[in-house]
Parts: sequence; structure tokens; C-alpha cells
Amino acid sequence: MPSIAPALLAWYDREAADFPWRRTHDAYAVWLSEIMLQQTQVETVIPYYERFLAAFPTVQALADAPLDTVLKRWEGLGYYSRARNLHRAAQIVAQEMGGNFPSTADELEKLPGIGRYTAGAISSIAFGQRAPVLDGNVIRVFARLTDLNTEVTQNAVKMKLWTLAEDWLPAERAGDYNQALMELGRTVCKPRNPLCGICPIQAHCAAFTNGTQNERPVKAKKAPVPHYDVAAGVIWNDVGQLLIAQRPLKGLLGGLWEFPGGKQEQGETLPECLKRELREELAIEVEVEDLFTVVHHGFTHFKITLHAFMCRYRSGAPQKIGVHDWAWVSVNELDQYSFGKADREVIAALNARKTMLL
DNA sequence: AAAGCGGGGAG
DNA sequence: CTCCCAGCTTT
Repeated sequence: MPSIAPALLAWYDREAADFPWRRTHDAYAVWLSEIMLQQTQVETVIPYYERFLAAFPTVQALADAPLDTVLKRWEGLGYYSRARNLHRAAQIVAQEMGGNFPSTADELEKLPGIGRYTAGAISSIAFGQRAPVLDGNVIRVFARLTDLNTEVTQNAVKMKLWTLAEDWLPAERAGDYNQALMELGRTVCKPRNPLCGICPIQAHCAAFTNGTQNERPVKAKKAPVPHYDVAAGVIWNDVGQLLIAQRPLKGLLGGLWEFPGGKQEQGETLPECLKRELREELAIEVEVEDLFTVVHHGFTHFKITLHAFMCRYRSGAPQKIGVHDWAWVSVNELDQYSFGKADREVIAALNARKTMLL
């Protein structure tokens, strides 16, 4: 197959969108954008990227910031381990590398949060190294170019695609070529209804020739996700403060704050579940009062219905048993803490009620 | 309701 | 080295 690079680069030179991270080759800025762009669409990332860079303009500033401050800037973006790894990597670069990112993909990949894709992206875009990338966009473009009829989730198939990414990489402008491939996948070679009529490399595309572009890439069927009911407490003390808890630093929503509670078990009511969870995780006793609000929320491997109950604190100094930390705070102070989306909806309901009462 | 999107870490 | 885990947006 003749090289796709000339047509792709010419298209990119004409059509490339003007994203904020494309106005710089600063490794810190490129790194930040690539971490944010993992698992997250471009349009979502832009405002987070700009606010984050304004708050932490240099890798040193990020390294010096407390983790809580970093998580607060990440709030709502999801996959919070990215923020924790970003913070750790910033400290390594600032403290052990004199503030300079390594330039090769192999060295970059040793930093937390940087895998093969991100290492290739940073080294090619920020440092002009001839390193390949393979993200979901590139997988889709390649699966169509080669009319690949095997499941792209299979490891052997992924390895083959990495080899293609390496083999087709041009000698010059590897960073632009990589970005062009991903941009093509995002805007033209889209998951559904690809715009083959305006594709600059249509002439190279086996799927287009065979009319199979809508069947590529082949993906395995996903198992249906389970559903759980979760009870959470909006727990008030006698001076009008709320008890919030910080989740353990590892795992789901790691390091984020929440209204404490947990999953309903077989044969227990939601108020019973809530009282049990509060004993298990904080060693406190509460009076469960009215159901306050119900929130539906989806995660990768399951979905939840969150039932938030108004509660009155009764006894027991909170203990850090199943939580990383806890705090009594006023409603107005809630915005200073990082919460996941579902708990943010509970807070929105609290603010709405407060507004109604005024 | 379902699809889309990379890396860490346990086993 | 595999397999399992992981949040939110868009369609």
C-alpha cells in the first residue's frame, strides 16, 4: 500500500482544529492534554485543560500543590486515578528530573499514568520523535483501511495494529501525522456513519472499496451491566453542619468526597442499609428521616440508583474505618470539596431547597 | 439504553 | 501476561 502520510498531512494542514494544546510544544502542556484526553472527548477536555493550566502553570506548581487541590480541578472529568497519577508523575519530574520531561517514549512510559499510547503521543508531539500512537481513533481508521475482520479487542490484533502504526509512520512530522490520524478518526472516520465522501485517504481504504466501513472495527459484545441501589446520608448535626466523607484513595472515585453510605444488601431496607454502612465505615449512629432525593448514575461496569436520606446525627465520634477522612461542613463549604457527579446532584438538590426557603 | 474512550494493578 | 477495574458524554 502506498503511504497515506502525504495525503493525510496535507489534509491536516488544511483542516486541523485549533485546540489550545496545539498552540504549544511545551511537554508539560502536551502531557496534561494527553492525560485528560484519555477516555474523554475533546470538547469535554478543553475547559478543564484551560482551568487546570491556569491553576498549575508549570510542572513544579503541580508538584507543589496538595492532592485535594488537584482533585478539585479534576472534579467531573472522571477516572480520578488519572489525577492522582498526574500528581505523582509531576513530583517525579520536578524532584528527580529537574523539571524536564524525558523525550523518548521508553523513558516517558516509566512515569505513572503514561502507557504506550501516551508515551508515543508526548514524544512525537512535544519532542518530534518518531514514535507511533494507537488510540481508539487510530484503531478504527486502521481497521477500515485494512478491512480488518477480527475483533480489535484481542491482544494479538492490537499488536498487529501497533506494528502498522510503527511501519506507516513517516520519517518526518511524526507528531503531526499522529495527530492527523486521530483527528481523521474523530471528525471523518467516525464510529458511526463515517464521512467517506470527504476522506483524504479514501483511495487507500479497503473497507470503503468493499462497502464494509460500517462493520469496522469488529468489537466483542459487552456484557450487560448490573444495577445496585445505594443509600446515602445527608447527616445534620445540631449546629446545621453536614457530615461528608472522603473515599479511600484507591478504587472507584478514589479520593473524592461523598455523602456516606453504601450498597443495599439482600433483605434489608434502604434505611437499614444506611445505618449499617454508617456503623461499618464511620462508627456513628444516626436517625434516618425522610427520603430527600433519588439520583440515577452510570459507571463503567455497573449503574446505581442513589437514594439520599435526610439524617440526624445521634452519637459516636466519626472514625476513619472505611473512609480516608471525614469532615463536618456547612452547605456553603461543599463547593470546596471534590464530589462525583451523583453526589453533585444531591448538592444541587440541597441548593435548590435552600433557594426555595429563602 | 448503548457505545466510546487508555492505563494500572491484581492474579 | 491476562484479565479485571474504572466515570462521564454523546447518540
